[in-house]
Amino acid sequence: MNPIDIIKSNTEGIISLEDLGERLKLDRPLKVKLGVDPTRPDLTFGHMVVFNKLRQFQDLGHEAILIIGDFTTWIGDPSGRSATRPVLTKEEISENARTYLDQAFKILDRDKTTVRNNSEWFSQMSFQNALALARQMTVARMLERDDFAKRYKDNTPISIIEFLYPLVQGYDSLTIEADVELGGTDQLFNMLVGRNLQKTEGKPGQIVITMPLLVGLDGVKKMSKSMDNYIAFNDSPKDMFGKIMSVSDEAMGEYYRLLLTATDEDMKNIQSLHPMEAKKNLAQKMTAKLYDETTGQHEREQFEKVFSRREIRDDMPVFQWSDLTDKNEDTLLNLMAATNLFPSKKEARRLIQQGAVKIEGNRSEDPQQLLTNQKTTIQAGKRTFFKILS
RNA sequence: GGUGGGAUAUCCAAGUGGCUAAAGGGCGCGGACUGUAAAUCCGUUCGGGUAACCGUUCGCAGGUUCAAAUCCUGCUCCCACCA
Repeated sequence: MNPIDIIKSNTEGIISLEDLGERLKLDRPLKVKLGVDPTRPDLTFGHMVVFNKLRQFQDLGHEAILIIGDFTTWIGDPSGRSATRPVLTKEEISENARTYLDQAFKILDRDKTTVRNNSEWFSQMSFQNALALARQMTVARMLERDDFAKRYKDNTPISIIEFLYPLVQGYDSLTIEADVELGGTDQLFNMLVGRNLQKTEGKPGQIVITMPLLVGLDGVKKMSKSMDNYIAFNDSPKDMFGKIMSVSDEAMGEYYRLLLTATDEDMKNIQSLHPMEAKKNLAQKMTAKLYDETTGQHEREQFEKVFSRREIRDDMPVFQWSDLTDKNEDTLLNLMAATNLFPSKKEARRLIQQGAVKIEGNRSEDPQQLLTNQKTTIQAGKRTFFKILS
């Protein structure tokens, strides 16, 4: 594929394609900007969509500039409805930023990535300059933005600082002289502000590339931490594989395209497979992408063992009897509670009473059932297993 | 500055003195079915206890009462409208 087709693939929109063509003709590495706010320590597969695109740029010889929004995070972005998001300390922010980068480099090429903190320029900025920046924007234009318009109409609060955010983000672009900015479709407005700011300053406006938002595990809403429908870079291989398997068939194609940058050609092959087979492949590849081939392979084997053949995982937490109780004989409930594998003792009791617990494959619905000190394997629900050794 | 409205568990949301650990819905969890898909049905969803029962919870702090999420006082925060 030629460069421009690679860049275009799987995007939602490019503003504008003509500009992009022109810029590529300059025959120099382009500065491709991606802004991330280190509000939370984990990256999700939703982030990966954009990182993948950035990686494609790197592979084409361009320079990735990762902007860590440490300054903006420090102020506390009240975006959305929760007006009072807890403000993080500087330590928390830099810690988040650090783990963020560790994860980001699972996708990005570290050698071709420049990391900048936006506190570099914002912490120095005078209020006068900040106001000058604010002059660039009108309330009416802000209200053109869909979510603002909607919230305004619904009497949902909009903080002034939210109005300032697009400008702040745009100023980042201006400062680093971005040629291209990447973001989810929800970032379109903000990125256009950057483009306009650059033009106002007599500079070439950045090309804005929007990526589709990855649908979350519920299959409806976009993947996000606040919806709790996400898969994280840091999920254990077991959870990662399992979560991907629970993705709906409808969403699976999207996952292939956006997470594995599958081409139309690839998609034909994928669609010829049984959906379950295709999904296992997806889960294996994603696990391999974030861990390694062996891990991906191993998880697939474990999955097939547990769910297709109804057997027990090879690897599971192991406890010594003496770690769980002092007695020679104790109840199922007490032993389960002592593993700390369950949120509370009540929860463990509920699982037993609901018929979710099997001892050596035999269901037990009696929390008070007595077990003696010997090797035992216990299964609680579909995905929790542990072993007790005497 | 004025007027009105609001704060309930993970989320939305009922509840205006006892029968309320708190209706209903969502999410989640478990079971059946199955491809840990979708759809459907059933159960469950603060903590401790085998149980009887006990503890903690309805923005915060006090108070009235045999008894409060519900009444009173003060405080904090949020929202809208008018200016």
